[in-house]
Amino acid sequence: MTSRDPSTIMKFDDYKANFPYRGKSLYNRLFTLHCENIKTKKPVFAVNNLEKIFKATFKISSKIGFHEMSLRVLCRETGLSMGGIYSCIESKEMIAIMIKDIVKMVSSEIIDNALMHNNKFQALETIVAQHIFATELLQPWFYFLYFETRSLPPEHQKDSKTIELKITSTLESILSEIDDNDENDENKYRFIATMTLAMVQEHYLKNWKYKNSSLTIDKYADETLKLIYASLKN
Amino acid sequence: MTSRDPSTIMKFDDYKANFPYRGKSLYNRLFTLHCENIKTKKPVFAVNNLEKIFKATFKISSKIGFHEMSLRVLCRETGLSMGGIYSCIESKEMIAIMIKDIVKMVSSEIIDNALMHNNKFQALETIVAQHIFATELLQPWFYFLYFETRSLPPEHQKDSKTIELKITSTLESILSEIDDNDENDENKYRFIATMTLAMVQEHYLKNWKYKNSSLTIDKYADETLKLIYASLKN
DNA sequence: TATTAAAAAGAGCGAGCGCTCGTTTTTAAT
DNA sequence: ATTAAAAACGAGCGCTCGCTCTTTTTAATA
Repeated sequence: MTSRDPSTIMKFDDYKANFPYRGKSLYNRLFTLHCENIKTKKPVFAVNNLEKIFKATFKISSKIGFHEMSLRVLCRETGLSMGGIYSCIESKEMIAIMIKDIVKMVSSEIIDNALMHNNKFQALETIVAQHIFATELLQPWFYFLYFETRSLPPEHQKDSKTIELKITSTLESILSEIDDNDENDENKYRFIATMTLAMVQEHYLKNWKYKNSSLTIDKYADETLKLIYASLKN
Repeated sequence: MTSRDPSTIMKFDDYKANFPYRGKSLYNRLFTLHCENIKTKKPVFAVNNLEKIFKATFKISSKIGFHEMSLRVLCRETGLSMGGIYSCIESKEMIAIMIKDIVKMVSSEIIDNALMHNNKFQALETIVAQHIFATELLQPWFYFLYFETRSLPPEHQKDSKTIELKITSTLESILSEIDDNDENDENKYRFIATMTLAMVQEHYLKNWKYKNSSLTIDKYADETLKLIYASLKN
């Protein structure tokens, strides 16, 4: 391990400022992706209702699970009628698939961002920090996918698992390129890559721990990176 | 950090040999705990059917979730009839509560085992290693509780969260007693304790990664402990 | 203001749910 | 072999589910 310049690491606020999946534009993108299967034709109506539907879905299913969430309860929470909901979505199942697709897009972009760096230290810090930042900004989406992957149709389940696999294998190869400690081997890199993802997931799966904590998100990213470097040193 | 004797750490096979929650005796214990609410009076019948019911529950609900598992499918998988199942359990919900109770008992025992050691290094290694070993031996039980806590009635949900809290707070206090690095503070111990639990959970939540891996369970426990010590050193 | 196309509404459908209970089968002591 | 108690059975109950479809409301344009 030759050098690491901690000043180059991106801060949460910088990432947030340029994050394209926020507010109405996120639901706009969702509408554009699925407009063929959405009966509501005017974007302004569809986008508004999609926002209501997804926010309510996250609220209800984070407490009791997606399958236990009935569409009648979803009607009450969104303020829409059954027909109103069904003119904006294809089926209940499709809500889960749409969430998976957003998570997949965001995750792929993070990997691409990391691999753009020639400096592998920057690549490592990009993939770790941006992953933590993105899962914070889209916490309900990542949380949902983690717990509801099992209720997706098989081909989409596979898709969901591939996301995770791509991140750990990218991490693994970056680690092996960075490290010059002869004691470490492939298994060690795989172990650290796996633990890194586990730490990122810890943050978005149990985010109630961190909501009012003195451990800021920037600090969390930094501590995670420190743990990775400490672990490489043995 | 003064001294650490790695020879004192317990091995998986030793733990397994004395583990009291295995095979028929586990279901016997379950019957004893709940016999008041079980219509089947003769232990030999009840214990046999409980084993079938729980094994089938783990098999089905690990794939599709507990709520999505219908009792008709459970009948097919167990080979029992609806009536046969309902003479051994109170309700579908009670299956989940019984699983939580077992996990609670085992977790409490591990904490007690750890706190029995005056040597705090041994306490740390006991709580980490035994936790990893127990979650391996009862993997379906711990996995189930992690994913299905949300479908428990509120008071039992609380119970489930308390288990996790007790483990991390015990870990935290052990770490603070071990460590003599002035740079570390309470927040650091909390962070490491949290990450330790995340690593234990990684192992039983994604155990398909490790089933046919060269990373044995003893090695996993050892690597986890090494990561903790590396992290304390900064 | 009248027209009309889109959006919202919500009663109703068939399917499948957890669970019960009257009946049949098995068990084991005599 | 008899018998009574226990265990196993499974059709059927009341209910809720995801989803559809006809009707009503909304709002932009002529």
